[in-house]
Amino acid sequence: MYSQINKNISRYVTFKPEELEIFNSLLEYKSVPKKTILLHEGEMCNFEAFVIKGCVRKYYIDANGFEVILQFAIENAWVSDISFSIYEDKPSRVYIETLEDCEFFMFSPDTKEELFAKAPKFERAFRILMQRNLAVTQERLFNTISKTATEKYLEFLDHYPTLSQRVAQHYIASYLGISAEFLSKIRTKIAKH
Amino acid sequence: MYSQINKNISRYVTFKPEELEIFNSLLEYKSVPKKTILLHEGEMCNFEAFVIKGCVRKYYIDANGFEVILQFAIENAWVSDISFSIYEDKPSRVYIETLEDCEFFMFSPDTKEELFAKAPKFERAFRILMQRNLAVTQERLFNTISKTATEKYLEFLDHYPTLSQRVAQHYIASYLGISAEFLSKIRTKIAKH
DNA sequence: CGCATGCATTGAACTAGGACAAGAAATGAA
DNA sequence: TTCATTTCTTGTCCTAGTTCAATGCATGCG
Repeated sequence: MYSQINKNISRYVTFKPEELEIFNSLLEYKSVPKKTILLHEGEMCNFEAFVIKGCVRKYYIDANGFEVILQFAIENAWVSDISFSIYEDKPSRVYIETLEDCEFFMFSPDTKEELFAKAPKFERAFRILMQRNLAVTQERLFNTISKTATEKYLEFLDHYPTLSQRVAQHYIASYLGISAEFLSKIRTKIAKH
Repeated sequence: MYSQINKNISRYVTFKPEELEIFNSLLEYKSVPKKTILLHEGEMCNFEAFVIKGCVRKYYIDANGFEVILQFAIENAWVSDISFSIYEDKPSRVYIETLEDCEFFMFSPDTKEELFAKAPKFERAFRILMQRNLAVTQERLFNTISKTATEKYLEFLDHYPTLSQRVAQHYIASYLGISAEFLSKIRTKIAKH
């Protein structure tokens, strides 16, 4: 049950069994059906979720009413609106929604503080997770500015090979920042290479 | 001398005077003339720099040979290629260059570890800095995807009012992800509102 | 089973922004 | 002060991607 998340959190920091026990005792398991919105715009995001199973999307709605997907999170990924809500005390501008039936381990800011108090080494692990998150976001910014839609799509396929089977095309278009119609045109052009 | 950086690091975590003394003793002061490249693509970024005075830009060169500016850092900002280089052990894809004569406090990864060992509370402060950095990058991604060039420019002026006086227009265009010519056209259109 | 709603595809007309070129203005070095 | 280099502006043409249909295709659901 805990092996996935323990492996994940131990990726850059090595923990003793008793530290992992403390960690595991603070996690809250949650099973959530598909199409459930875990976080609405305007709410405070009071969780960080580790995806044990399933797929979620994090998105916002722009000034013209368009959904823009910021992140897909599948097995072994973390999802939260940590950057805006927690510590900043600002309501979130994003939605987090399950796309499939999901299982999570959840963490509230309070239990996270409790964890840091009981086992300070986790502060470091979460800093490194944050850093990786930043690297991914920066990479995405890089791609968004510098690549054509076709390049972005090919890179997406390369980077998330399973996701294109699991989620609807128009979600992928939204993630890539292009219209669903244009993605369709790109796909037909690629198909007849 | 240290008041600026101490104020900055104390923004979200409160430190005792002796902790700040340890911190300050580990900082390396550096004065650098304008147009100096502090980090080249392909190098390991082995510093985090706090800008005491001056202005730097962080940029990469895309597949078509275009410079794209990721960040301007002015007084009281941190700059580094922390996300890619440090901990990931990958050579950097970015350049960091001074645009004005600059003064910095520098930090190597090793002295940072030393700091965390001597005063663990800094681990927390740096995690929160990282988090804010992530928030800014996410906001920038948000804007890049969802806003028109004019909107991005107006928001830039609003957000960095002094910067448009300090740096060349074509750098701002590069930061906004648009051509210098198009920025010029936007400016004339705005001028005759 | 049939129906409705959402999803993907295709085409035609449109637009934001880019590429290129050439001149004007500003900056800076000797 | 002069000359050179960089920066900014303006115009023309061009293209990647959008918008708005219309149509066929899957689905899930009573």
